[in-house]
Amino acid sequence: MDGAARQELADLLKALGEFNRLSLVYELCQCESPQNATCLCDCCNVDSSVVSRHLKVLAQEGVVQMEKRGRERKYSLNRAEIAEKLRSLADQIDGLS
Amino acid sequence: MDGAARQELADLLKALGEFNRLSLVYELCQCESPQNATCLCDCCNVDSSVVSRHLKVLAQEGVVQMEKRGRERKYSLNRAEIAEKLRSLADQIDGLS
DNA sequence: GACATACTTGCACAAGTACGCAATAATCAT
DNA sequence: ATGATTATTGCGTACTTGTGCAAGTATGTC
Repeated sequence: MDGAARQELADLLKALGEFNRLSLVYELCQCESPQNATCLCDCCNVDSSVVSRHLKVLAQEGVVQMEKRGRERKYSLNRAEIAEKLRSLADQIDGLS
Repeated sequence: MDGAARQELADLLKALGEFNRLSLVYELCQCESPQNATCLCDCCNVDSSVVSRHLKVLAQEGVVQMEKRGRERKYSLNRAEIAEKLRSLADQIDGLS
């Protein structure tokens, strides 16, 4: 694994490694359909602007996907992609790869 | 998952989510036997004091284990424990749990 | 157009973090 | 004891980050 890939993985882990962002991820975990930011606000006790910024970080790191729909923006988890990256790291730590 | 557990997981991910710390983890991944700090210094281009602090963080989060041996301190990965936590998160994101 | 709704951005601020250097502590070798 | 080796800690610095508030943008409704 080269430096750039490692930096990317570190950035992903850092994105997940903040309480409110992780809360947003867990919230999205339990939603079948994409959720808008206002709905997601309910799971963390912070200003909506803060949620907006956290979602931006998660989107930049590929954790969530955004879709404009009218004046709303619907967010959904990139489940397979993120889970795969976490499992790959787990395998390396495990010594399974 | 309650708030405290979530915070703990976030702290673990944050510990892993820094380039040099992740490099240390990868380095330890490829070592059968516990390594001392000097050896681990080689994998990141920073002062030994910085490595020392990063190892302290990793130890606090349970990523590595430390064992004093003479004037050396041997570090090793808590492979199973960390891998399990990452897989558990992956499963939740996946929707497998 | 006027107003409401959904969300983002600019700004300021407090807190946290990564870093290098120098000093210190602890252990080993002679 | 003296000095070398291994690692940690104190300190200062530059940078990043999470946050709230206020203002701004974009879209929908009347």
